[in-house]
Amino acid sequence: MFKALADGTRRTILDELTEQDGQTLFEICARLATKHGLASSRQAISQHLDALESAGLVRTSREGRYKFHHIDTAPLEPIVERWLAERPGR
Amino acid sequence: MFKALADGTRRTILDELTEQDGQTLFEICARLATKHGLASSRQAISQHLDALESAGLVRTSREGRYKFHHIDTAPLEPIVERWLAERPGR
DNA sequence: TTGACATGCAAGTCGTCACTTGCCTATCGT
DNA sequence: ACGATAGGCAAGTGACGACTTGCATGTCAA
Repeated sequence: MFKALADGTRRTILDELTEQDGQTLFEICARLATKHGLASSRQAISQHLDALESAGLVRTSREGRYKFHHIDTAPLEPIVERWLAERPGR
Repeated sequence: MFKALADGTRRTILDELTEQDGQTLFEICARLATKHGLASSRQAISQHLDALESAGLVRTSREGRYKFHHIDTAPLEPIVERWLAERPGR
């Protein structure tokens, strides 16, 4: 999961899904290109989405030929807690 | 910074520094080997510490021939916030 | 001052990762 | 049915990352 976050393009994808959840692969490609200036290929984005899904950060739902991608921030929550648990004031 | 967290050994180092802050390189080496079962060389740990320091997660202080490593969790805090900022109830 | 201790530097190796390339499957509209 | 759209699979390439190896620097105790 930390490895999934290690790539800047994947973090931008999470940004994009935070702004508008449930996008398809092509929608994400288009918005990354226009809004974020990233010129990544469809296959590259697809592989990034696979990585994010394997990490549990993205869940997918199929409807016909469309596959919608939803962000899931649950795996992120233990991150900060992990290294601040034994410190006072938390 | 996310790349610094992508490595499991580095995350274990942060765990160790959370448990006992201000350790030297050799102390970290010893405790990783005994408590966490990691058989990493001194040089490997040293390079991991460099990576963590570059990421701002570790700060160092020198005293004579000893170099103490202190964890700094400040860079971790924006992580979760980044992708939950615009969602309700947060 | 000399040897042991704690750390630093740099080149090289090997595996992994991001990306491409090429082709394939599936679904929808007409 | 046929073309167009949305997505999937897999091999190959180039670069980066983790680790090793070997030596060098700096510090302290005796």
